[in-house]
Amino acid sequence: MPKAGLTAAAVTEAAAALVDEVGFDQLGMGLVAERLGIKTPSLYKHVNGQTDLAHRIAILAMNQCADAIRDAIQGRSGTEALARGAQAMRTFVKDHHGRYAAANAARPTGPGDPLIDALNRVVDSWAAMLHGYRIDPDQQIHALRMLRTVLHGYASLEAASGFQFATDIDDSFTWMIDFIDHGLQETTTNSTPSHKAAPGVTL
Amino acid sequence: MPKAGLTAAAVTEAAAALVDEVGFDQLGMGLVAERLGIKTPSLYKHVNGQTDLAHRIAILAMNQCADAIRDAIQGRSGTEALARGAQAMRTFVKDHHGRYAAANAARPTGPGDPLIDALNRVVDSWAAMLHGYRIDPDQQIHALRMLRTVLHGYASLEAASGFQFATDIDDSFTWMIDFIDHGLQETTTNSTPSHKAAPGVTL
DNA sequence: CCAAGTGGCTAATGTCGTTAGCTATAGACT
DNA sequence: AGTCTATAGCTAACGACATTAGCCACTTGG
Repeated sequence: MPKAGLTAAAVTEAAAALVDEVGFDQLGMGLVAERLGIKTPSLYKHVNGQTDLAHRIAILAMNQCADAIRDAIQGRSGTEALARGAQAMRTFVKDHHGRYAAANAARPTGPGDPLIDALNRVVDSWAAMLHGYRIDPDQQIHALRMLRTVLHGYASLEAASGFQFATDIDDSFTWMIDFIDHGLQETTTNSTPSHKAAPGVTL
Repeated sequence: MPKAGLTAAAVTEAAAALVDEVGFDQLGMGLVAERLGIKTPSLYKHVNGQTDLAHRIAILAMNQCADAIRDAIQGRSGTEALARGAQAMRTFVKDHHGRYAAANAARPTGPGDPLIDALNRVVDSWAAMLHGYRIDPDQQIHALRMLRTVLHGYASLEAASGFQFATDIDDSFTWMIDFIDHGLQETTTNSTPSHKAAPGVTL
């Protein structure tokens, strides 16, 4: 394949950087092309239109997010893993709200879509954060969904600058994670201690 | 004012019904006009463009959401208010995911924007759900933000059909609300019993 | 019955995503 | 080296859509 020029990955990263600056709703082929120093139609040699580009940004974002959490909880477990993983996800979203918005807007195109793998990687990261809490297997899925809900909810609100006038958002976040940590330790007082990771596909 | 025809409110409600069906991202002046039996440019006699229309949908949605919660928790308090209010919000979002998406996308245009009042009504509804839990005043803002985070997060995920293959979402939701209820009752074991509602403006 | 204001329409404009077709250059092959 | 082929990028053109300008008709108030 001659003509080094650009690649789909390079276009995607440029577009991701763009939406992190101007917001996902401002994504436009013209802006991306301008940033790459080429004309708009040339983008179509690398990407199948704006929808495809947004889809690629979403995959990139979810993989990066999963990486960030994985790195943050390396070797830790329980309370510490929860706190560090939650913070990692939060800072990732704060620094890359455009990517994250793209990921939220994206829908898998069908089975085999790499987006599904990326999403599952994130879910696995969350599941890993729940390791160390000896949660009743029947309740693991609920705990996982709660974790997802809380992390997504907070990130989403913060990305949309939903907490407008507040200065002590950090305090609220750590308070909330503490709250969940305490609750999860209570939950442990139940039945069998077998704690296996929740399967990625079940969400 | 002659010519009964249409009003801004009627256009807004038609558009809100539309986005609930086709999704907020599919909102277009053409579709709204078609639904009202008029041509596209005629909409501009009632609404200042698509942005304004989306903004009006957001205000409508937040007011309706606040109404739904208020009706659900009438006279209740504590655990019961939390459970009923949360369910009310959830079903509202499930039935009106388009409106809700519009509300999330909307940004207040400035001070005096009716959208701010509508948002504050919702926050007040959430604050009302926390009445009856004797929460340390210093922690009220954190608890309120957590509640907001959880409800928004869940609603947002469900609206975007984020919980794809799961059939037991209802169980997870009630489990989560139970989890929070228990945690809030623990939190009560602290200091002074004075519990005033959090002010609406502080978010 | 007349005057005025307003809702709706058609026509036109600008923006933006997308497609079609051309050109030049970078690598492959002899 | 010389030629052939594939392709990255470009210009031109199209289509969808939001928006604006200007016109007409009907409804209301006197």
